[in-house]
Amino acid sequence: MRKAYLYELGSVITGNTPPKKKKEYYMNSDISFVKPDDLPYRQSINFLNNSKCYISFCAKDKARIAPKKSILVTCIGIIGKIAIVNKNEVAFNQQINAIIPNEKVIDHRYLAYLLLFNRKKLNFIANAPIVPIINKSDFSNFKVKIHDDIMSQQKIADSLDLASSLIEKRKEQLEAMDQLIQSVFYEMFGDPVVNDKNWEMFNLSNLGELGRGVSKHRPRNDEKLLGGEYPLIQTGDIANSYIYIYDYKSTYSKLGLEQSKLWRKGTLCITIAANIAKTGILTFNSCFPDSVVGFIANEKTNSIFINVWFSFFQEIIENSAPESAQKNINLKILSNLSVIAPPIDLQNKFASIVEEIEAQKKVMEESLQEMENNFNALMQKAFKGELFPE
DNA sequence: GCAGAAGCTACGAGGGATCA
DNA sequence: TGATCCCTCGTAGCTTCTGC
Repeated sequence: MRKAYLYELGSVITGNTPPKKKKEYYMNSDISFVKPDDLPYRQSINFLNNSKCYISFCAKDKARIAPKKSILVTCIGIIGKIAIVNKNEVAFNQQINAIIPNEKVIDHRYLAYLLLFNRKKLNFIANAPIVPIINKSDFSNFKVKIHDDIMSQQKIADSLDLASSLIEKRKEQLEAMDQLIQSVFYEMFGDPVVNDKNWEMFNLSNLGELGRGVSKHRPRNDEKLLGGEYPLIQTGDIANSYIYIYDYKSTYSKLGLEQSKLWRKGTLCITIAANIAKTGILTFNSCFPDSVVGFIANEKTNSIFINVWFSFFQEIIENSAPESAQKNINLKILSNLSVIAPPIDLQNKFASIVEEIEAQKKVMEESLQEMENNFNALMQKAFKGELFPE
């Protein structure tokens, strides 16, 4: 193995944004215009085909173009998102640097994995007080250790491709399971928006107990309140959950608990500020602030059923929320929501299907984590020269 | 081409109005 | 008078713009 600078492995180009004044640049969907959002962050180098922005051919001379097999690397903001260009050409913005590999020296897939492996080092050199930045010169002079012969590089890239494709498949399966829950709901209860199966309807407040989270003390983030043994969830924890909330980032002390309220495991949490009508079910006893409402189902319904019901209405509720600096809904709006109430046996049957799917998802998520760990271990071996020693 | 400024978004906290 | 509600504000982190 030998050390090499990136500029020795290919041409480095920085990105730009063609001026918006020339609106015609953006009117035709000729060339994908890639932004950092379009690049994957986890253990993947797969370029997302569906970038949301395009420019027309007439902007080509004003844009920076990376041809097929180029490697894109984010160099401002989130550093080290990496992807291989899988189209004939793409344009990319100034937060991204591209390297067009010299295929006589380096295999493009090998280079992409090598940069992924060196993500931590890239982040280290992007040390800046406000926004992390790697400029063109630092990027070009980034030193990496590479295998000398292309054959070894290709063998390593093949092995990592295989491991990476398994990870991608697992992610697709996880996404499919989320869709499956909605499909089962449709199958069993019809379209909840139009209620095409004519189920009896109730206001949400008639289907259980609704109550707002409590955070009486001011300031709310007083250090005395935090750091104890009582879980405290915020709207972000709920927005990031799907059916169940398994995690929390903050805790209340005894003093914190005294000025709040501990909600029981199984409570459905509904966000009412900033994130609107995002839901999740507590898997532990927890406190939450007054930007969250708790719902405890009565004998007419089931929390899991209500949780999935909200997934169909979240966007509708959010769009109807009065907006000032921040969107808000209140208890009254939630209480008056009209909810279908099929027979409880049917709802319970649905809930057990969802629980089964969730259990499978949990197993799959653990296996995904294990796959990612194995992938990292494989990269370590590969780029230390232990996988295919020369 | 670079890097600082400005803008945007997500999230949480502050605090006045209202209610019981 | 304390609790609750909800509108407004502040902050962090990131993205986009723009002037040099």
